[in-house]
Amino acid sequence: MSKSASQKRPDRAPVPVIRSTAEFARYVGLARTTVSRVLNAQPGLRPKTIARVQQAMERTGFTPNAHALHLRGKRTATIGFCMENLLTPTAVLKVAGLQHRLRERGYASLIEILEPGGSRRVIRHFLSLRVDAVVFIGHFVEDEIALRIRELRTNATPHLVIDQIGISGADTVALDRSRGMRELVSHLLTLGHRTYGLLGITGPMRAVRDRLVGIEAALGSRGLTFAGATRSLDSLHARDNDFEYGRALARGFVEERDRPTAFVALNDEIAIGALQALQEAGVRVPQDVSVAGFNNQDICLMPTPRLTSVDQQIQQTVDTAANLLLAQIEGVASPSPLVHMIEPLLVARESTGPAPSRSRR
Amino acid sequence: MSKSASQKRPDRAPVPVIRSTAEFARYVGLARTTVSRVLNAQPGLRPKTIARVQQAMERTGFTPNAHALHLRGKRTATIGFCMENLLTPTAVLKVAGLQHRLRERGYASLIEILEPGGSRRVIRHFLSLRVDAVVFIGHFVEDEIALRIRELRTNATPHLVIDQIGISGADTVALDRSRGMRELVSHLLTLGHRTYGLLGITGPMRAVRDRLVGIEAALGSRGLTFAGATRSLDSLHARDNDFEYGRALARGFVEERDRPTAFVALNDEIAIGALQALQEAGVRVPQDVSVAGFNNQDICLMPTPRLTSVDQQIQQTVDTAANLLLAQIEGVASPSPLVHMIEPLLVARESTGPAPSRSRR
DNA sequence: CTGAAAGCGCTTACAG
DNA sequence: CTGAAAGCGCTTACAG
Repeated sequence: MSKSASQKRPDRAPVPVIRSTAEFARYVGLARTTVSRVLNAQPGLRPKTIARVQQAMERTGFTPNAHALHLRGKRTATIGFCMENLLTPTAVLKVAGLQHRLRERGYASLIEILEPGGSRRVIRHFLSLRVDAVVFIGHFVEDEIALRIRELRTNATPHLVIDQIGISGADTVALDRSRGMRELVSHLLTLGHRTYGLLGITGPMRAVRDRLVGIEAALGSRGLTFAGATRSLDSLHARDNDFEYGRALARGFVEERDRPTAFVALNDEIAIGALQALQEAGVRVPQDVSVAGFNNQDICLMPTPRLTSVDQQIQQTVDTAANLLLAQIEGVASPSPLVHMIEPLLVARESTGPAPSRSRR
Repeated sequence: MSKSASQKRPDRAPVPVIRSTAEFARYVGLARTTVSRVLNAQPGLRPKTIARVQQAMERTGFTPNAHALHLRGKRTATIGFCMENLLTPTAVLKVAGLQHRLRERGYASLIEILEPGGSRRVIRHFLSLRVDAVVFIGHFVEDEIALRIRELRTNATPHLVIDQIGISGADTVALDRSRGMRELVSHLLTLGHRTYGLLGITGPMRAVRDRLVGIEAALGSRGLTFAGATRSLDSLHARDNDFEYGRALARGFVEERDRPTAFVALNDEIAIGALQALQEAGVRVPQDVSVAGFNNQDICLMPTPRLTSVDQQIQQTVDTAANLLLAQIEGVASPSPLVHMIEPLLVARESTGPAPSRSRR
């Protein structure tokens, strides 16, 4: 294949594919040592020699083998990312942001998706490549990741967990979801809402449990109980497409007497689906009911009314993560692992408003 | 740092951080050769010896240095991805899909964002790491990428361009945007629309020009001219957030006499923004005007009415790309570069309907 | 500037 | 099973 590629430009002498400094030195007609000194910009070389080497580099496209350098101990300046998936927009924003910050410092990024049961292989691969650090972004099987963290510690390889709280022994950066829910529900309580429909906030995951804790705390501060003030129909519907899931959940509530006056969703997609279904059923938002999402993605601006949501403060997450990681890599990390909670920001828009007067009750 | 990590588990003997087979062999009390044979699952070893090595691997977390293997000629099984950004959902779907296909075949992924002027550094880094192939996804500065392709060819490194047509000398997979627009406009012509508002379809980029060609072809087949049947207000508004951009563009058209009856947008976000602004101004969709997007992202299902759009057929793009890439890597590639056009799929939904009767004219 | 040598971590072929 | 050796591609210290 290389031959056919060079044959395409018969206007020049054929350029050989060069794969080592030895070959390259022979090609330029210099000693390997000299070539190496030019490549590493060492002093005491004649400008003419430097130019000769550079021109040959240009012509042949020769690049020194990084593996030989890393064997000699040069650090790889590579970070391994373990992602839950690349389909969650907020997770992608986090890798993208972190990658950007690390790239400024000269680091490259290896990105792998971690399937359940597949983390061992991925981490061993990262370790065999001698990455400078490993970052986990997303929510994984807790026991499995805990084992991986142990391995990374045994290997003295810096590591960081983003999003998932509860992995012991690892520096962690995570959104304070409990606090986010508490602030959102407090906002709705202040608007007079006393009954809440929960949309998709179900399951045993820590990230869900934290939210329920936040909701309960907000309700409790006004003398309401979680059981008395909230309702959920999650188990009645399959969660496939979040938008359709939100529609289905909301439709379940529409016909109910004693319909909640406020709906709080797991994420923005579910909230927007619910909002649409409510509007289609003739329920006015926010006059009849209020609807709120979570994550504050761009799509919050799409519906009319625009969606109230809880912002993840991704930039702050990224900055915190980058600083922790660089501190670890540069060896100035704090001795014991720390959990850094990011404070979410409530963004109130037109989809939440005063509770309707209680004519129904 | 390694010390503090192992001190945390005083219940076991401290585990040293082992970085080479030599150290490891000393630790297990075997010869380097023997350890190596166990690691490579060679025959003729006593089960007891194998167990001894494996237990020590488990305990120490030792992983052979991949750089030493690659120095000896083992291929890296790594693909370098050059992305325009990680903020375009369709581009992320493509990397994610391609990564998945390649991972099944044992390849890891290095992902870099290419900033204008920064491609040389990134490609040299990929080459120095001896990646098995390089993939470009997105739209880049044409001359710059053309130079990079030349370098990759000189280096005999397989490479593939996804999305951007017109880079000579490279296998290319791209959506046939011209055809997509032709089909969309034909659909609208059949519905009786004779005047078109173009939303954000401006600029010198090939991807835009192709669309205009497609629009013109569709119009021409019904005896209409591009100049006569289309209007654009793009230059009057800054494109910041696509959703707001769409709103602004649509508002500009609302007050016009001779308002177009159909609107065709650069992407789904702009179309949805436009749709909202039209509805807020009391224009009914699709009774008064039709609106169509491009890309057929999930958000097309969010507005009421749901958005007609042109699907990128991402799965097909990914499959084609994976096959081309693997063929190149395995050396069975066709001798000359090929451009593979992916046929888009028109997805008609409720946002497009029959043109209103021409009472206004 | 050249040239020979050492060593990074690994596998492999060879003699014991 | 052990042990010594060669070689992958590189840099560096050294003598010329």
